Amino acid sequence: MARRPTIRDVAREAGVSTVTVSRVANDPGLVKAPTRERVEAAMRRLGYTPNAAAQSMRTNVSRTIGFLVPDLTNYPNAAVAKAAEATLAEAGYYMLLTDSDHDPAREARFLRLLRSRRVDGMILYLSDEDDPALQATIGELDIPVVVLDRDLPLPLDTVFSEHRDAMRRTVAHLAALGHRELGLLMPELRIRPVRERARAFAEAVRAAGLDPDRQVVAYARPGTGGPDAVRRLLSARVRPSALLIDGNRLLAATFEGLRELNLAAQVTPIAIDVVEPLAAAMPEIVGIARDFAAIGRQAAQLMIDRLSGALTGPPQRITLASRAVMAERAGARATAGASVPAGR
Amino acid sequence: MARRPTIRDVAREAGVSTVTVSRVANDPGLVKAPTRERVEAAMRRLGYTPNAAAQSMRTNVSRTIGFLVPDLTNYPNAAVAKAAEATLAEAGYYMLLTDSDHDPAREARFLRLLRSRRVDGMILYLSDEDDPALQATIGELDIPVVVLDRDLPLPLDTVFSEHRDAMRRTVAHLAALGHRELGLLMPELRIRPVRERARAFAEAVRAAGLDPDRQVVAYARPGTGGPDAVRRLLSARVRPSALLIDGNRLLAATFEGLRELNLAAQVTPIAIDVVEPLAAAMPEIVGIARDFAAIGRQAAQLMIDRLSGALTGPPQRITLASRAVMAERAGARATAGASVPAGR
DNA sequence: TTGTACGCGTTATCAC
DNA sequence: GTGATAACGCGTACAA
Repeated sequence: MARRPTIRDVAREAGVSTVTVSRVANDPGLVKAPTRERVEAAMRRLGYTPNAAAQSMRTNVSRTIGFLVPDLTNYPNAAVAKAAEATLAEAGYYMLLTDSDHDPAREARFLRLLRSRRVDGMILYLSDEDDPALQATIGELDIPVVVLDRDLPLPLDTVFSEHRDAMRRTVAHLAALGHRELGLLMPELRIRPVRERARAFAEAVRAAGLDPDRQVVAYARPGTGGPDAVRRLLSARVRPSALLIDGNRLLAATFEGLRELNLAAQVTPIAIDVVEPLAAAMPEIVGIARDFAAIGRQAAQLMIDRLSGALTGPPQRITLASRAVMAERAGARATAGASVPAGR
Repeated sequence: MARRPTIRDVAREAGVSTVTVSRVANDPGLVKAPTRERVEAAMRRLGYTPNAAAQSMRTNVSRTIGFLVPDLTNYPNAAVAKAAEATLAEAGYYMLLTDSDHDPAREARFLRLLRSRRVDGMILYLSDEDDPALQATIGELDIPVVVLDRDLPLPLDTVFSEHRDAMRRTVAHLAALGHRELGLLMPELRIRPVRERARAFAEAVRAAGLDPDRQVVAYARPGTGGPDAVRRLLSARVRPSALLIDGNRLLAATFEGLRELNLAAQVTPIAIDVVEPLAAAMPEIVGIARDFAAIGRQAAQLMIDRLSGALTGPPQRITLASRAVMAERAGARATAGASVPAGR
């Protein structure tokens, strides 16, 4: 592994000073064409690549944005990250993506790491919005931060999703179809989407005139808690005829549970944030959907605007809508007591 | 945004030299306890974080590994990346993850980017193993590279998946169940897994005594080509009674196509590389499975061993097995002419 | 239009 | 056990 060529090697090779090489790389207009061409040829000949570490040290800018997600294999996370990456790349920024595996300790560690990497900004999907240590760490950051769908007591740019309206419409729709007992299954996480949905569920139940005592809410421990929560929910005092389920994994666990307890015919699953492959495979599964790419683009744009100075002033709080797919489809399928439709 | 504290600020604050501060940060054992504690206190007081750019410039080491995937929202990619990240993190390495969106041009761009970032190594999921420009760029890299499941004419460490055995066993199993016409649907990509599977499919067809002229293979253009390919495949001269489908997306497209053409009862879908949420939701879908986490761990370990010097010498070529889930399950479901099982 | 000189924050080296 | 010094590769005043 020979030493990599530096700006000095190129300068020597082209018979110019390092300054001229630097100009060719950064502001070619400042260099006369013949000189420029000589330098460019030398760069190619030597296989020169600017050393980003040295650039970043000199300019205090890394053109890198850190992006923290709780779980890369969770489709919504990946979709948001992917869209953000594309938007950032267009603007000349790179993304440093890390996976906290839902572990606040790893989360804090990554924040420190990203900080020492001198990223220019961070986009954060936190897995616990109540952790004071984490909040303190975030509060100390002196770079732009964009938070995704979390309520933090900090003045930060945030991209929210609107969860309540779609939840209300879905519950109202189910009630109109004759369902009197509903279930709601969510991950046991201290984060805004879960809280918003729980609140909206309770409100919608009341608004629809359903008996609050006959609605069941269960929380699954992250990781392997799904099947457990499903069993609890399906063996409760009241058995719901329709079940709202948050996320692909819990939906899968629900299917297993329904099979296991032989309740497939009695319970209609309604999906929240269920995503492409599964949704296409099972179109009869309806529920609440979000445009993850739009969320990613919005977060990236906010970051770009902060960094470019196009956006100044107080934190922006942007809210993007959710869709109640079920209501849109006129609810032909999810009639009370109906069996879960078959695979096609 | 005040200037960030540097090692010099800490040194002044603690009344020591910068060298001592550096030692406290990197090799605390070299510094006597009282001094060390004074320095650590100063670090905390000032909120000091080492500047990774400066470190990297001085040491020529970034402790960062670049990881290139074609599509982050594709579960296998995400699962491999996640496992690699976890393994690298344990060894003190960070991962810079980028998404090429199946675009060789973006791929080349990212290679240059990662190179200028002076990553210590790269793990690559390429989207086209025949592109000469890309190969040339990779060949010029003077850092360890681990390639994932691609045949490149370059002497690089590679983690392969074994695709052929599982394919052969699956086809043999289907033939034993009475299927005489099979279909194979894959993405139209110039990559090893697709080629291996096509080859093994042809071999297995012959070995099982099936008529090669009555087997159908279709390739879907990346992106939106799925539904098209499904339609082509299902309207072919010969209609297969079982269909092997590569990946979640094509599986979803196949479900749609079967519904659309009203062929659900006549065609049994068999999944290749179908993944958790969907697999759990539809346990009757069987096929070929891989352990993506093992692939990611293996790639990361190879990288770690190269960088630590534990591994030297010629390129390692490691092959990990695939599982033929269907054969394992004794094929109770996928009998010839059977309808696609319902959602539960 | 091009070049000289310096400093960014860190660590390796050598001296004390 | 601790410190002085130089060097990593680059960008930028300033000078020419």
